[in-house]
Amino acid sequence: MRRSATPPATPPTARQPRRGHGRATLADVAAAAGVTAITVSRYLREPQRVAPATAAAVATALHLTGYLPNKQAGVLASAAAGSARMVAALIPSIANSIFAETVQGLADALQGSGCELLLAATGYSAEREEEQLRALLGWFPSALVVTGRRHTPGALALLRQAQARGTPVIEIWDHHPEPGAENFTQIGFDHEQVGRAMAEHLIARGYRSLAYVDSGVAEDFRAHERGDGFLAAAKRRRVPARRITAPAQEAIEAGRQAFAGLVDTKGRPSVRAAAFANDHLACGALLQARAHGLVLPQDLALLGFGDFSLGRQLDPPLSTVHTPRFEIGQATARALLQALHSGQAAADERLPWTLIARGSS
Amino acid sequence: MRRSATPPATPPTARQPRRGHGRATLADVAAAAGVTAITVSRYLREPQRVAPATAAAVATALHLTGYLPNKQAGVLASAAAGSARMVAALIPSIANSIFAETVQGLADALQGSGCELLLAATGYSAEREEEQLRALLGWFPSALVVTGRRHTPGALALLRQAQARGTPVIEIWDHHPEPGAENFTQIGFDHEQVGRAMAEHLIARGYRSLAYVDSGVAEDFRAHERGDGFLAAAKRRRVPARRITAPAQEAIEAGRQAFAGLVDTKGRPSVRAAAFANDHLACGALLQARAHGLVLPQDLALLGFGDFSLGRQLDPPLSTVHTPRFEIGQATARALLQALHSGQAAADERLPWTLIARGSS
DNA sequence: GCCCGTCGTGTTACCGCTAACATAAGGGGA
DNA sequence: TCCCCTTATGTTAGCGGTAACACGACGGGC
Repeated sequence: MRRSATPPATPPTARQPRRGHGRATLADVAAAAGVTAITVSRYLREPQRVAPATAAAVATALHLTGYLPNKQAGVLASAAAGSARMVAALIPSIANSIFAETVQGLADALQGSGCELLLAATGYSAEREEEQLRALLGWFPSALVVTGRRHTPGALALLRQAQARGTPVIEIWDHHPEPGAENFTQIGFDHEQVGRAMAEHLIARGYRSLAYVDSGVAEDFRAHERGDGFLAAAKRRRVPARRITAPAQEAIEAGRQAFAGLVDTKGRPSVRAAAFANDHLACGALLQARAHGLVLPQDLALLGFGDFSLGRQLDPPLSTVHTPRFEIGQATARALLQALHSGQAAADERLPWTLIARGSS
Repeated sequence: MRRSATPPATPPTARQPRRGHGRATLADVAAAAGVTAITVSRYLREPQRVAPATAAAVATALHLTGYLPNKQAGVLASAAAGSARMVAALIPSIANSIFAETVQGLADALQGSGCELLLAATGYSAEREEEQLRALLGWFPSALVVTGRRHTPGALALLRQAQARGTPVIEIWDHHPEPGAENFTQIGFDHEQVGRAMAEHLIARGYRSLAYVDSGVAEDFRAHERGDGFLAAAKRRRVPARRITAPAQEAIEAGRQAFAGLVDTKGRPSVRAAAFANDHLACGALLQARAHGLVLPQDLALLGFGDFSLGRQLDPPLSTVHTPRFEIGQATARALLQALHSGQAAADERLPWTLIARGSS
């Protein structure tokens, strides 16, 4: 091909082409395979729709160029909601083993589905939840997982909007649908009911003076709700019960300190049995009780919540409530994959918990 | 404006316009504010570059429309690497409290920087790491965090490519640069050194016959390296030492079973002291030892690793190695934000650990 | 031989946003 | 008064992919 006599010479207003990320694009693969981009795109999404010979060429080209699809572009191009294949999850704390196991369940069950997990921790703050939610929504996640059913009005509006657009929204760890209102999908259990069961258990064992040691984390609504249930059940049975709140600090130590609230000035138990917002608190109290020479459960019965491995190893082993923490994550993943697939809202799930009576109650 | 006499009437080949997600876009906001999209975009990124009056109008319009930026589009448009403001992290297990705390540190320190966290668990499998890495790279994360320095050749190639394109890559939990090769940034500590210190500690206490109880997870390379260091130090001091491997199951139970490897057929200790790959194993062995009537540390000294809360509560409290697990996450976040900001590679960091001698050694 | 349907591939436009350049309006300094 | 520079905003093109439609080649029924 002969060059033009007057070389076109970059026009005076030649724009600087924007350089990409330096990674192979569909166009690069297409060029290597001698086809156009759309064919490669088709090969990747619906291989049966390209001719075998072409498919082979494309496959070679893909391998040759080391192509990795740009999901940002993919999501942008397919405007349909849910195409992002990314799940955003908001939990109070990652370090809290309870939620860590839930996230593990979620990640495990998501693995292989082509969904990635976008994770953020709120530190038990509703304001931070809203803030993080806003940030996460920028990625157009195909599903939203939030912890609990208490949200700021702003967060609630965002969640409702997302749901209205067809993004599944799942509230985990809680199962407490409000009768009148429209609820999001909830996967978890009823904490008030657990609280009631804890009281019933202690009453059934013959303890006639109770206490609930609540979490020092003011925003741990689920712990408070268990307390509500506990006190309500005690009241119905006409058994005296009171609520005390643990100090806000490292939980085992907080439990040690909370023990002081269960004894009188002479160090004698002022209640016959105590239930705790979590096993860490209960363990702290158990250790402190033993250090004060109390015999458990004769002098004082203790009942934890969560079934952490620690409690099983103490003497006496801690009675507690086993929670489906891993299962919540798994069920959530299943439910939202189902919802994404079917286009229908995910169904509520009430998961079972069990009260495990060990030596301390 | 007068309408044309012959109304254009949608041409015969009128295409169906693709509908968006149903969320307000920059164009919507711009229309509401009486400006164009680019002005709104500028207002959001460089507010001082738009006139005060315009800024006010845009602010109102933003509020009115409830605009949330589409980050996918933003990343796509600004081709520069690192613009994604999304960090991809790969850890062996989220449920393992060690890594959970690291992720918490990472998330905490990332919070407020405008970076989101994309998390995936590999289940200690290098193959799954590569697979997940491939998936995560599709999102063009602005930084990559991986655990440890062992990767499949494929994963290694991907990481190198990413780094070559200017994406910071940080290996966490390990600090063991290979002299010859080019390394990624490492933030962690030297596990062989910890193993040596564990042996030195036991030898200094006068124990002259040692064992290292290795993790039952075959891919827990860091635990194996601590074992290597342990045995090497013992050899140099001419103290007999052997390595045994715990069964692959729930760690406390595995520790209980591993105890059998530390005693002879009559139940008498066959070594004077044992170090463990982690505190869970050590706790299991401690409980089993006590159940067999051994007095610790006189009959048998035990040394854990990780400083889990459980160990502190046992009798005797478990000697262990405290690791900077939260700090690794924090330091990683700091380092990669710095790297993203400065454009230079992140610096290695060797974080301190401490051997805590409690009652069991 | 003609028509129509299917198959395989290409063309065009667009997702929502931003880089680069263009342009209009004002504001001094000579 | 002219010019140039700054400031505020707009225009154009493109990031990398995909939806919708177009089109040519082939094949079979009549």
